[in-house]
Amino acid sequence: MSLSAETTTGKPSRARAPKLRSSDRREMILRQALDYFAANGFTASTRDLATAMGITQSLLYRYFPNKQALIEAVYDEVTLSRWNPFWEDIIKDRSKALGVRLEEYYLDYAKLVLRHEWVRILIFAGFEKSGINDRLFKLLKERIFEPVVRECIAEYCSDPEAFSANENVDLELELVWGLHASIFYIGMRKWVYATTMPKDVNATIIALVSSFLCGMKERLLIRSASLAKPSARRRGKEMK
Amino acid sequence: MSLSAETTTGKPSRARAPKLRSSDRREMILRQALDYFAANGFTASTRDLATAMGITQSLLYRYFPNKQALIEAVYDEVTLSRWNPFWEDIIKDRSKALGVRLEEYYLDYAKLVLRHEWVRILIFAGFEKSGINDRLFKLLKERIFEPVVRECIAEYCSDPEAFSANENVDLELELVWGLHASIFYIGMRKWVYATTMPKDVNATIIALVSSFLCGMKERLLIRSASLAKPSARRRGKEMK
DNA sequence: CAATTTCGTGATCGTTCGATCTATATAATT
DNA sequence: AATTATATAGATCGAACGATCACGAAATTG
Repeated sequence: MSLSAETTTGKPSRARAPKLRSSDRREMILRQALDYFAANGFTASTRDLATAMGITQSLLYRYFPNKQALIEAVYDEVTLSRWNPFWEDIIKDRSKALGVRLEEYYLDYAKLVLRHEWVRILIFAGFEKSGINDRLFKLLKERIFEPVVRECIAEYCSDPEAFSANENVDLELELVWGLHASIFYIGMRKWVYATTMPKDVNATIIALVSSFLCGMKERLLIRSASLAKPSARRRGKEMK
Repeated sequence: MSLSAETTTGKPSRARAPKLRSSDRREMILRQALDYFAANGFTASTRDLATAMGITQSLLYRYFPNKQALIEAVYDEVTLSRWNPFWEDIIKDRSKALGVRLEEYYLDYAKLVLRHEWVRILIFAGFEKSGINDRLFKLLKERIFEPVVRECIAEYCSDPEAFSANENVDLELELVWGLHASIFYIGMRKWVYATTMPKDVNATIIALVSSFLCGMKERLLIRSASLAKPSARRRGKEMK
């Protein structure tokens, strides 16, 4: 009848948390804090967080010096451990058609975006501390966006080397930003706005990639052609 | 020598706020709260908010019953008063080329997105209260996205009526979501992530619209063609 | 089994928060 | 100039917050 969780005074009391090895407890706190912060924002209280994971609030401070340190550990966990280092290889693998490679990458990236922690933690972090996402965006730009532009140039330009050497690709990079945004925004519809989602996410991604390639091809063909004609170089170089 | 703002005790005191008509004060609070919440989030304290606008905290509660009411008033101010009812007309105006219309609309929408209140307040609101953006997204879908799809069909399909009547346009709608996302994300880069921006925003918008139309044209031409051939109807209808 | 170390709890401190209340200053009206 | 109405300030309340500490429970060790 009597629960071990109740003291002799009869006050309802939570069951004592089992004793874990220090490293295990830390990992458990980190994992659960990730879910909790993703769901409730970094402004959620440490008391509610501790209650949700069945420990006392003071225990948090044995493993993290303060709340901010816990938040930063959560952020690192999300951005570092969920980044797939093989994405770059997928994009660069010219044994497959460019469209297939991009579909493969973006379908995989979409999986990340459809989990609440990626979208929400990233945005929470951006709001809390501007600049915290700098490293992630550097990674995105160098490992994804710029390789995608290079592959598109290799695919659609008659003289890729000459094009890369002479032409400014700012706007091509922006088209890739746009594709990235289109995928990420699917996650935002779900995890920020709680509004309608595509009926078929995979089909949507494929359509977005296909549309992106169509636009990129058109741009690069035109620019590439004007590059080939020296008389039109000036216009080609400044084409927007 | 003595400032009227100092009491006889000599304690430094802020200048007393001038007495305003009730409606003026309310409007002033609303406008300044909008800026302050956009910059600091809805979790910012009412004390800091009041200090920033040069009044005492208790004065806020004469004009708004509680903090939540103030937040909702700010949200309504952002979403209702910044929506341009003529956007729909721009999109539907077939006296101009479709590309021109879309450029005009998205260049204007981008102005909104480049102001911090639109991007930040919308996202803050989504985090605070899921469903609060429902009305706005309904507006976006009915007044922008669906009209854009209709105009694209009218532009690129050989038999627009037959196409609209028989074909499912979910994925075409998703391409428009994608274009919207690409523009909105420019604002996110600035106001959420504080990361790099396009060197030339207008040129980027124009490139995004052009790329979108290219992809949409390709899709609709293919689907429209298969619609014309009854033997290929089934494949055309389920094309993704 | 006893000593020691490690882990978890409950009480509590100082601060900050949203919200309320009373008193005073100022503008509008007579 | 007297009166009335109301806009504003300042003090304060109870709750919730992050953080700290001494103590007790449970492993670990010899």
